[in-house]
Amino acid sequence: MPELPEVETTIRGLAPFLQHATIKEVILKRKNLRFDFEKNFAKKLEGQEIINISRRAKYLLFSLSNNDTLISHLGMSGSFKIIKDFANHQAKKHEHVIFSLHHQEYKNLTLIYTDPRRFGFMDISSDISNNRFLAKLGVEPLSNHFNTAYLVEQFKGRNLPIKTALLDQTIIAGLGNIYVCEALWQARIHPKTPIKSLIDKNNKPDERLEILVPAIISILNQAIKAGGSSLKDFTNANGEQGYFQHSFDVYGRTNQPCNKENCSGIIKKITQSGRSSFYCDKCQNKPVDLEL
DNA sequence: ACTTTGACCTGTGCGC
DNA sequence: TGCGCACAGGTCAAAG
Repeated sequence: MPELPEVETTIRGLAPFLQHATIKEVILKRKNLRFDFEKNFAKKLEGQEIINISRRAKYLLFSLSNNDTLISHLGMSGSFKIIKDFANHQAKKHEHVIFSLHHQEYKNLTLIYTDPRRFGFMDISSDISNNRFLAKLGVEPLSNHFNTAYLVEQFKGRNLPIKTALLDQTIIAGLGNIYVCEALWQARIHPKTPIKSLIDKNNKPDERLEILVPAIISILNQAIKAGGSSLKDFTNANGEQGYFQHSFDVYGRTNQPCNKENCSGIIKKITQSGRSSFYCDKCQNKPVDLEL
């Protein structure tokens, strides 16, 4: 479910409750999510103060007072919620991890991790730069390391459809299916376009790549902004985190008209490397020399 | 080394 | 209404 903006929104929502809270007890309702929890998972966390929480790609990072980091990925369906009155909390299905916290201002808080599909996972690392999940991630799209020169560097000598390349977390860390579809639509690039056709012989980026980079940045920033405004109730009774339902320009809009001004195209849906791609059959130029 | 495919799970919504 | 099937916003590991 969550892509970079949803994870960023989660971090911002949790931060006021978790920063400087102490983990009193961790209860695992099952032995695994996507992977088994490591031995002594709960013990390693109990007694630690959460110094800071931050995001890397789609991972949440909880920095602890002993310099360990609790790393959490939400998979497709994971979410966190904060409960202020756990005594009266009705346990729901798929609540897999319960963190009992003490917070100076809010006193007793409970952080609950819910994940129906259990594609999420958690890991504790003493050295995040060498962590198996984090070490090979590519650039943050909202950092200034992300630019067309970087993409050229990454793309040259390889051949993938642009859609696949943008989903590759070792190239750009944090993009997911929705925002990739949206960004390609904005830049008018067909999702099947081979990346080598976006770079010329002299390693000069095609002008569509020059459009794509700012498109990605602005889409992510808009989504974070929208998420922030839907975040008011992080601790409400249902505790549900309420991922904002944007209206997207292409994602999920099969057979509907293209939203680009003066475009009479229709949104099509295709499958690429097992995932759905949505694109406008008119304004997202069909790659030359490619059977579609 | 690069690219593709399969696997991991449950819930939901659609057609019949 | 019930059933079966396709599909869902992710990523790792194994196979090509």
